[in-house]
Amino acid sequence: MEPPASPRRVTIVDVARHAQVSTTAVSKVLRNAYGASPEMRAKVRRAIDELGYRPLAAARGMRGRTYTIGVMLPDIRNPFFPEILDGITGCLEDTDYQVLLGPGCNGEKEELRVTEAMIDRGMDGLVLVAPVSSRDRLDHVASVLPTVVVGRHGHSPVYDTVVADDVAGAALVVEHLAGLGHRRIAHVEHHETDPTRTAEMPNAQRADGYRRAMRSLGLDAEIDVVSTTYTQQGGYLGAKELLARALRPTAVFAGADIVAMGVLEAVGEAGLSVPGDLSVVGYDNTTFAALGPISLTSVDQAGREIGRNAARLLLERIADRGKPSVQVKLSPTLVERRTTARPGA
Amino acid sequence: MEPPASPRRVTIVDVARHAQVSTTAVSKVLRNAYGASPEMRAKVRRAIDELGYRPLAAARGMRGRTYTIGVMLPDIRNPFFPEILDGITGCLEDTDYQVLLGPGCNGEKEELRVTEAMIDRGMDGLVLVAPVSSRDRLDHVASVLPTVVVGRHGHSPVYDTVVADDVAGAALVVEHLAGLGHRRIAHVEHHETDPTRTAEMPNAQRADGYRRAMRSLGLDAEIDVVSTTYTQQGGYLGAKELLARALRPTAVFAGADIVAMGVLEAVGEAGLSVPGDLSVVGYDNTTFAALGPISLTSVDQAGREIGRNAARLLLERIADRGKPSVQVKLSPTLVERRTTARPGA
DNA sequence: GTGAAAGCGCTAACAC
DNA sequence: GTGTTAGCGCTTTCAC
Repeated sequence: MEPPASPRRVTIVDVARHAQVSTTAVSKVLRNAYGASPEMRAKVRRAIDELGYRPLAAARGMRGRTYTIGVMLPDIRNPFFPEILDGITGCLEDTDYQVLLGPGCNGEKEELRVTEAMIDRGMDGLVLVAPVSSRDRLDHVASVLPTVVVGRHGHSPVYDTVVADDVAGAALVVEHLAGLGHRRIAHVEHHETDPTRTAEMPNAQRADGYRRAMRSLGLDAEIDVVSTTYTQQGGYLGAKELLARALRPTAVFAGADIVAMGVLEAVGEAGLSVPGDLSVVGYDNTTFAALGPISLTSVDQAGREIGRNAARLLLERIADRGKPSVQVKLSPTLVERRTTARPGA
Repeated sequence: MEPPASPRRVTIVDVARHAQVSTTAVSKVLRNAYGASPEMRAKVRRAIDELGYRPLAAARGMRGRTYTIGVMLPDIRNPFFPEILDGITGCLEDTDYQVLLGPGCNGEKEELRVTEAMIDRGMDGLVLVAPVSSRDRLDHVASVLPTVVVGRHGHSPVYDTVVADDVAGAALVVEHLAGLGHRRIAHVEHHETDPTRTAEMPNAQRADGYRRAMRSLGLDAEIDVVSTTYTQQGGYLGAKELLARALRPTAVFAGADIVAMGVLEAVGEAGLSVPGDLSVVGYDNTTFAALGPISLTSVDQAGREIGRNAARLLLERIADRGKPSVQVKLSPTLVERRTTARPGA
């Protein structure tokens, strides 16, 4: 005989009866709220343990909070995002909050679905990582729920932001390469079509940072940008184009590690060697940049730190929805590996 | 002036009033339940659109379902899991169900926390991917909530399972290598310490499949297994050990792609070439196996198909909790790339 | 086919 | 400091 379907969940009423107190008392203990004596707390705690009681988030959510934080990651496949997530969960693990993630979103439509789903499920707050939705949409979400936006430049009075300084990151790359003696340093960028959003996206900031850094080193004439997408395929095609130039670049700054993978493939096919014939730099310092056979020089964005900040700001905003919005900008660092060297080395 | 905090959500009562019907009617339309005329449905639908109404999952959950499916992934960093997730969401996107993920779990304690959180949040069903919890715990979870376990061998009357045939996958690898002329084929395995769980885990099945395949090819004497962990570091150390043998193997079957990465690194350090001196095969056919500079021969588990099956079984179980449990076993395929060749080629 | 009304488990006023 | 009680937004009997 199977045990007859779930034998009714233990509720706050059971706990109250068992502890011989009111449900209010139990509720107060659960929320660490003011107005319960130490003896009462002890009694209630014991009853909770003895009965194995756990509060039902849905029921709590109907009056108060659900103690749930929603995190939206654009692409679970991008190995940079888990770092951010670790930072968030690490910051939250000693609280009563639980993190739940939306499944991969790769467009505005999916983002809409996921953010709505999270609002409908009574999340207490949201962390949106590199969202592509319009500013209006972000403002709307943030007006409904405490929200922190990660990895997107641009301010808003209703939500906080945490970003890495992409302009500085690009400058690190250019300076590193120039320091090795490179002059013909090309950049493979992700081309954004939407003009209103463009300036807020990291890829645009990286391209901008590249141009600025080249100029300030007096390399204006060597600026060479190929527009593709942040994919392996994009990097492959971009590199093909660069390698076909009459005067080949001696170094390539790929806007993302995955792009660098495509670049490396194209270089290999062309029978050239890295870093002998061409130095290659990526961005994000993802897991595979560190893989032995690849060993890619890359920019590290301190994802953990980004996540930690996002979680902290979110808790602060949940505590005080009216507080002025905060913008945090973190400095990236360069991780030198085996894909960069002196030109012709 | 800021707009005064959220101007109260539209509820079922508002919709009922606007459509001039009862709340019962609205509820029926929402759930596509029996007992509402076509005209009534139309009226209600229109009111819902006009008011921009969306049901609150928490409130629905108090009486009925939350229309939320929880998915637990052990490690978001493993690029194999997104495939499964895609299969799940793909199967569910035309339903009213929404998928939410637990954040990365890397141990029994975290799994406990996440599964409890999901139960407490009123999930309608759970998909547990490669859980490490005890059988008792899995049985308990499944007794509370419709559950499908993915990537773990072993049956249960209370939950359904979906697995790839790891024994067959290992055989594919051995046969491929033997077909190329290899005889000294070594295996780098992940060593499981818990004896009760061991047989259910994919790593054990792969090692077992390796041994069986070697034997059935008459290569009993060449069986050579190194025990480490499914990490890059594990692969690196395992390969070091293998390369130090008096009679080196000519091929290595790494139990996971990430292990193969470590093997490749060790081989490179030893000044040997792949596949010239050593053929290497991975498992999972992850994103980086396909990366140009790596191009790793690997076993593909058809993650999408696994996910699709899991979602289908879960929906069936939600519809009928009493139905007998089902075990689905899918056949993997081998993807040949550039890390395998004839010995000494 | 339709609607009134009773709860689901919890929190928050408000009495005591 | 403690308990009583009225809902939160929805689903679900059960009358009509």
